[in-house]
Amino acid sequence: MIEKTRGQGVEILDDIRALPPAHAEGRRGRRGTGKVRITDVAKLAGVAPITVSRVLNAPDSVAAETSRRVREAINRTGYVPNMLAGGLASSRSHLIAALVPTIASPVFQATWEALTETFSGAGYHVTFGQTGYGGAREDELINTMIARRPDGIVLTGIMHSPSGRRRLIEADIPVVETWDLTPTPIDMLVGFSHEHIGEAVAEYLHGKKRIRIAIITAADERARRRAKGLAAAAARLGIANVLAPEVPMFVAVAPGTLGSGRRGLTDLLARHPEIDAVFCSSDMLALGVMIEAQARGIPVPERIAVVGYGDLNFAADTLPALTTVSVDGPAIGRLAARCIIDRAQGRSVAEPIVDVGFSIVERSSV
Amino acid sequence: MIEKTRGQGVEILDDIRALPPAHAEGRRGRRGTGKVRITDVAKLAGVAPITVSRVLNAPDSVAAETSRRVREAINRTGYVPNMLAGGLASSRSHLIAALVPTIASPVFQATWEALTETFSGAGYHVTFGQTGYGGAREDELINTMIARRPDGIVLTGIMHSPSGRRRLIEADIPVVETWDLTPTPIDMLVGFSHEHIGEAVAEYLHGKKRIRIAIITAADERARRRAKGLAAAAARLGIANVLAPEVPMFVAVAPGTLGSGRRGLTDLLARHPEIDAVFCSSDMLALGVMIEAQARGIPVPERIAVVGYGDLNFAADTLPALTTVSVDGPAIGRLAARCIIDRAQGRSVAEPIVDVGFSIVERSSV
DNA sequence: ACGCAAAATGGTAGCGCTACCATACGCTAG
DNA sequence: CTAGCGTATGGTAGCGCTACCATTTTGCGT
Repeated sequence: MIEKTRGQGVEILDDIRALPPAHAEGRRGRRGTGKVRITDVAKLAGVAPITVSRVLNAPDSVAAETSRRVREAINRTGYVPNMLAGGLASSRSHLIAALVPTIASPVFQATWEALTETFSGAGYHVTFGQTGYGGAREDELINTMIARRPDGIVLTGIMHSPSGRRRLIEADIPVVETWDLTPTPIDMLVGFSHEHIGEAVAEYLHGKKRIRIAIITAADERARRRAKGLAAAAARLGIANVLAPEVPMFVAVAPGTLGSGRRGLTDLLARHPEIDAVFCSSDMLALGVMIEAQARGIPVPERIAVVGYGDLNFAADTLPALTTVSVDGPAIGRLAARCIIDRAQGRSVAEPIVDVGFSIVERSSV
Repeated sequence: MIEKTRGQGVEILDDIRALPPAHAEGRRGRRGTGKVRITDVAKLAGVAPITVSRVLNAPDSVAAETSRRVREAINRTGYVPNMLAGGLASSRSHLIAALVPTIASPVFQATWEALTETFSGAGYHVTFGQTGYGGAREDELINTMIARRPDGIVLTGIMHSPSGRRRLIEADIPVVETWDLTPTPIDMLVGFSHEHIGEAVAEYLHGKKRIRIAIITAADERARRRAKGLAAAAARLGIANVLAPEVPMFVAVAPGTLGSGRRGLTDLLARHPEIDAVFCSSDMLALGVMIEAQARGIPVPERIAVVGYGDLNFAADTLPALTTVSVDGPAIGRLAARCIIDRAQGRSVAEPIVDVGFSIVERSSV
């Protein structure tokens, strides 16, 4: 049945068949994949295997005519290099491991896109490992990633676990930590301060005469630190402790959804009806807050101001348009990739710690 | 400077150092990574390298006491296997390549999550390659993926390009096409019919007495086919050609955003003020449509019904709650993974073509 | 006690590629 | 004409691991 299906697939193809590798039949052992190898291409082109390798990896070092013959042989045989073998021999896998909470989070989307794009242009493939928001599988994942001998590792956030740090250092692979800030990274870092964001939002809302700020946050470490920054600044500014000593807070499971935003506002209004502003740990939560406000007939921003985080592609189009914290995600991706590429090419990295900062984009929800 | 940073990193770690590999100094050639190899572990445990290999890859074939000694040696040396070498020797990379339009699309999120999870449980790592919605880089990407000799390839949609099909067949790697249906897949397939979805939505809206259905779609091949299915059924049902022969349509660049949903409704209302229902190619577009309707004071569903696609995690929480087409994404991911795992373990795949179907989730927007 | 199968372990020879050094061949300078 | 250099190409020897088969050890029935 399976063979049948394959057969049908084959028949509708064009009829140019690749040459079968000469060794496929009379190979001594039972090993090997029976596929075209670099020696098959070399034989057909009348050169040594190493010359084929050079055509592929260092084209400038091969004469034009030789290169042409080799390329023709590659096309005729349908040769696809075996990067496992190449990586083993050269100790360069052309692979980059990126550890992320989840690949689907829209907040990181632009960063991973830029990262992938930049690496791709330099001949690297980026492979993602998902740690989950709890970070429980992080240590295990680091091991399976190192097992593939990547040429670089990109982390989301900073690595706290001592065992994880040790493994990364001992693996002797360039590491970039991202989306956070610390004076003592494992190796290199491109990020920004979540505490500063919380403080900046508190100051911004204080300037807008909001005196009772609440927080709706996903149970994510960095989101919590933004909340802490806001609480600290609120206390310093003399707001938030007018009626109670603490900033009202609703914590949802990560990642935050529209629904948890709605539930968050419902919960906060029940407990603290006096709140006049909400800082959300993601734009999706903020959208949920605005929808719940609409359902309750609460005018935004008149009665309650809403601030999001992420500046996602829908933030400008909500009703009212969402005021939010914007981080230059693509810059983080590009810079992180640059760090590793520079290191891989033997150049020294001028700035091993980069703070890309952030900005508050004012729209209509405050 | 870099070294300084590394040094700081090291100092805050716990003080258990891995044993340095004995060969690191007096190695003959300049080759190698200077890291712990399987022979170092074997020597320390007093066994042959192959026994260490077996402890890692076939634990049941090693005596308990031997296994214990080997594991201790692994821990003491900090050994991490080199999967490039292992893959080369065994022709099994434990790598799965998944080709996707973009990793961040929420529509596929649940599918890739289940896929990754299932493969992960079987000892495989899934690596994603992004083709973009145009699919321009697809052929090139297939080559770079095959170069890593994955044990399986998962495609989003069906592979149309003959050259891509040929390469995949010649690579002799198990392939699963997903999220679409064809009687002639390359190898295996887990998906559903987009035409049928369009037809089902037309019939559903017809049953709700809607007689002027419009479409807002992203410029994505499968979304277009849903639109085609709807148009065909609408014509057959005698709707959609009451006033004009064609279904009014707005095409946005992929992926659809909230903003393009708003613009889509604005455009459609200007050109076809009589429309009474909109089928969107994603829930995000549908949310945009509802927000634009709200901005214009158009009641949903009374004046205009809205149907989305994807049943994303916010669909139940919009205002009104969104009626949408739901596909069992996790099932697609699980089944696709199962197909490849079964094949890899020599079992034959009972059903090489699986149609997981779809359903229309009725909420309040129709 | 012995024979024999099953379980446990090891030796050897690659997997397909590239680093390293050697060689061959022009070409210019003296 | 030859030394000396740079460019183009090749031979050899691994990279670190596992398949394959051989060997040793163990267990158990008679």
